[in-house]
Amino acid sequence: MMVESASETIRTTPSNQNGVSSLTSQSDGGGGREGGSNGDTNGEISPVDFLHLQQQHPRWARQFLLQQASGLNSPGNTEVKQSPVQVPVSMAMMSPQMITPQQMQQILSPPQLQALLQQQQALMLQQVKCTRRQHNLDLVPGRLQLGSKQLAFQQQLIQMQQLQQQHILNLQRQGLVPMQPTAAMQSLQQAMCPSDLQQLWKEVSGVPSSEEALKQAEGLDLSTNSSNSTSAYPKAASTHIQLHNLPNGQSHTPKRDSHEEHASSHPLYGHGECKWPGCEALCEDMGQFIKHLNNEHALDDRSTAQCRVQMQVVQQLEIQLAKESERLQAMMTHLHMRPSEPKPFNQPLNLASSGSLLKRDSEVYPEGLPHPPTSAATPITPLRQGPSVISSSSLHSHSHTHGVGPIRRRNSDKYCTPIASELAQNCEFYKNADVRPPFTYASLIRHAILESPERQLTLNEIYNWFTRKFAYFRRNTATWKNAVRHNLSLHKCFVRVENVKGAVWTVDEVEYQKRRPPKMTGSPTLVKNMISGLGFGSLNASYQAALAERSLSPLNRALVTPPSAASLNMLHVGHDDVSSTVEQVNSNGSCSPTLSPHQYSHQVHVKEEPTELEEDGRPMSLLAGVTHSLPLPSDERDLEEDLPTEELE
DNA sequence: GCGCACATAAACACTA
DNA sequence: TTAGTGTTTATGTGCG
Repeated sequence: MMVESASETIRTTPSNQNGVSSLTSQSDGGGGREGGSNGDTNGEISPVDFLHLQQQHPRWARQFLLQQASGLNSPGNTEVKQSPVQVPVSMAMMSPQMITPQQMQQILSPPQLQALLQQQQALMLQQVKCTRRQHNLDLVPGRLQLGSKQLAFQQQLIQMQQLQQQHILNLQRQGLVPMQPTAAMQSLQQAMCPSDLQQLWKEVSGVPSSEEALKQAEGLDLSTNSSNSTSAYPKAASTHIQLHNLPNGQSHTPKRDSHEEHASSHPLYGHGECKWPGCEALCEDMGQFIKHLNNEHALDDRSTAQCRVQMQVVQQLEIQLAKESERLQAMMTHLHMRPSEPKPFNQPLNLASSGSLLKRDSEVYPEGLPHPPTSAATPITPLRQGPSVISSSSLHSHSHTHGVGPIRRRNSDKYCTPIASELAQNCEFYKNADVRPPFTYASLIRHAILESPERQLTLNEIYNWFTRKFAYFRRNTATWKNAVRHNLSLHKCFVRVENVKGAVWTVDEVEYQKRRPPKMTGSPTLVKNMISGLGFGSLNASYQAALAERSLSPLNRALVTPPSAASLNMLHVGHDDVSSTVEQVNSNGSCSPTLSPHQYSHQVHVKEEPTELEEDGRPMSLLAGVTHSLPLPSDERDLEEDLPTEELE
């Protein structure tokens, strides 16, 4: 089919046999570090030794983990060294089925969280000792290490969880993840290249010798412990879940408690499908799912490896998050430290003091913090939908009309930056964040078509463009695809052309221009709006619509002084995906798109309509001219998109 | 209240 | 038969 599910689920059958050895080294290191840090291994096994031995005896390792986990919950093993920061025992011992990491974050202070995690680690290490005693295993170092790999894995999971939680806490403090920290991570998860994830899962799904190796594994035959395992397994899994919280806050381990597993939805179960990475088994109900979970995703090498990969995913996300945070910081610094920038035009972007949209914004973002897309084209749309603009979950939870389906949001689609600019500047953002692009389907389709080398696309190519460019369109495919088809058929500006290899869609620029409301430029109201604070949120729908889909008009440019150097510079940045056209800035600084609009409509003969076009309101030019603080018009591709050269005068 | 633009949903036909 | 494609209609929303 297509890439539509790329960001949602990595669907790979666990069949290939690629090893995951390359993935283990990292976790090993983490595990060893964690184990040592607790200083709780006195006289026991060093984490490093664990690792070696575990590689030699994976089966033992598994069993070891089972025992370890089972003992973890036993009452006799609560003797844990207290961390410097005391954590309520009830909290520390609370299973994740009872409280989610996010809830923990809310309940506990960061130091407490830290302490709690340390306690868990210490608990685990304590279990190593206990398990040894229980089984009276005269373990040579080599054997003792068998479980260490998974132990290290678990410990690294803890570490990862710590990092995630700390990072989320930081984000919360910054107001970036105000309501749903997990959503931010989920969004970031999408940020990871689907192919990377796919590859990772491919590598893992066929963990070498997952079952075969177990059968062939020599050494300890722990089959006698199978009964133990049977009873211990749930505990093991239960313990495991504590250590395996995904960045989005979900837990990756089945809840064995029948009460819980039936009482509430399972994080690994949704829409009748098993959400275990690489698995999309259909399960009619929770019971069936639990059964499936027990059968297919038991604590074995494969599952462990998959967890390990998930951990890699998390790490990647951490890296990505760090990068994005750094970028955000730089952007914030840029926006807030700039001296003597024209307030009236800068303020409204994110800190506007009026307008309903602003109010919404302030509800989402703390004052002073820019919204994810930091151009003037900062999407307004998502802000209406939920607390977090980059939150896919929130977006979904809020973006339903009639209980289902995306929210209707006509006005929010309107926005002041032309599509090319917005896409150019926030290409990565839209690619990764589950944010609906603030443009109409028609404009997006047009953009997709015009961006193509041949200025024509098949329907499927349009689909692909949507999914490639926007994380948002990697879900709810039926809805937006239907909308795309609907728009293609509905709007005259989209011309279907029978090609050798099928039908392709082209853009009739004339029709596209025709469909727009005329006479916007020069409107006193508009100018007033623009000048009086650039109130994006206060602009009425028509203006916003016009702003969103029109580009700079000559008249508007005439209203504006020559664009600042900064804004002019912006004209040439961020055209990674809209590079098919090039804008030229003439010597006096005015933007003069020298490219013929035929570039955008070569397939269809375009009849120039200077009158109509020159009347278009192009407030962005105004913005471009006066707001040198805003990373605005890199755009101006729309400028030429919508603006035939000859209309300059 | 009306018209417009838009989004969404759905039915239907056609075709590979 | 099915999925994809394309058309059309209906409905709701937000705005001027």
